[in-house]
Amino acid sequence: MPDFKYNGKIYYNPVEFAMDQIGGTWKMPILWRLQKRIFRFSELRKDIPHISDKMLTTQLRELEADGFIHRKVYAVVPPKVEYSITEKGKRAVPIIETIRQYGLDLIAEAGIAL
Amino acid sequence: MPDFKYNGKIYYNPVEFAMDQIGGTWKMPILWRLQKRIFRFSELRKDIPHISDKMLTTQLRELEADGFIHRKVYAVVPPKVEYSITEKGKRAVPIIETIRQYGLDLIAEAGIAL
DNA sequence: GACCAAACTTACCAAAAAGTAAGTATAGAA
DNA sequence: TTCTATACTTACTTTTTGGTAAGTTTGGTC
Repeated sequence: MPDFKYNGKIYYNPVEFAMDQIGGTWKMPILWRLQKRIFRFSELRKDIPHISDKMLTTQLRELEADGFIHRKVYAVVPPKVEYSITEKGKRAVPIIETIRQYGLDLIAEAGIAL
Repeated sequence: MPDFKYNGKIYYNPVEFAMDQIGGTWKMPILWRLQKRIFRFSELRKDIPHISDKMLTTQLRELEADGFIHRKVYAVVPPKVEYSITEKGKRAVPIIETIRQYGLDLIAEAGIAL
């Protein structure tokens, strides 16, 4: 597996590429929720603890640009915007579930109380 | 899933915890190699493109501290140090494989030439 | 006596990711 | 006329992560 480029950025391996698309602090929590139903911006903000407006906006925009979610704007005031998962986004869900379960295993193994 | 703490750091969900343990640019490439056989420090450095001495050292130390790998020092000059994977480390391998395969799928989907 | 090897350590720097806080637009409600 | 709601945007700062380059140790070799 040689290096490769995408959108001007160099990647060393497929894992790095995957993590660039769905990694970071907020992308999996967002996809995890949109897998279940459509959310409005403010619903996501309420449902995801600690996330700020700015982080929510930027992560939603990146997920949209990479084709994982769809953004639907209603021309009303105050604004209404709905976010839904795409087919590509749905394919990420089993990966997230795998990592999540592994995380739970590690937590149990480390004896962390929840 | 409430927040929880480990080694003074706060985590919001299991995915974040898992990625803190085996994520970052270098940990999976290292585990990926040690899964196959024992490596000396210099062998890893040669085998993993772009990694620097410093990054290799710090990532190996973190993986050791978290129980994923074992470090065996021979009291010779010049130094000889061997790294091997632990049982805990072996349990990470299927996760890495899953992410890797997903990354390959994304790369194909994006039409990236390798 | 200078040099070499392996596996580091140290000091410093740059880039990326994330966080904080404040501001914006606009229609309708009070 | 002031306030409220929603979905942002902007500016700035902090934290985290990663990178570069040089130095260290020590016994043996040339």
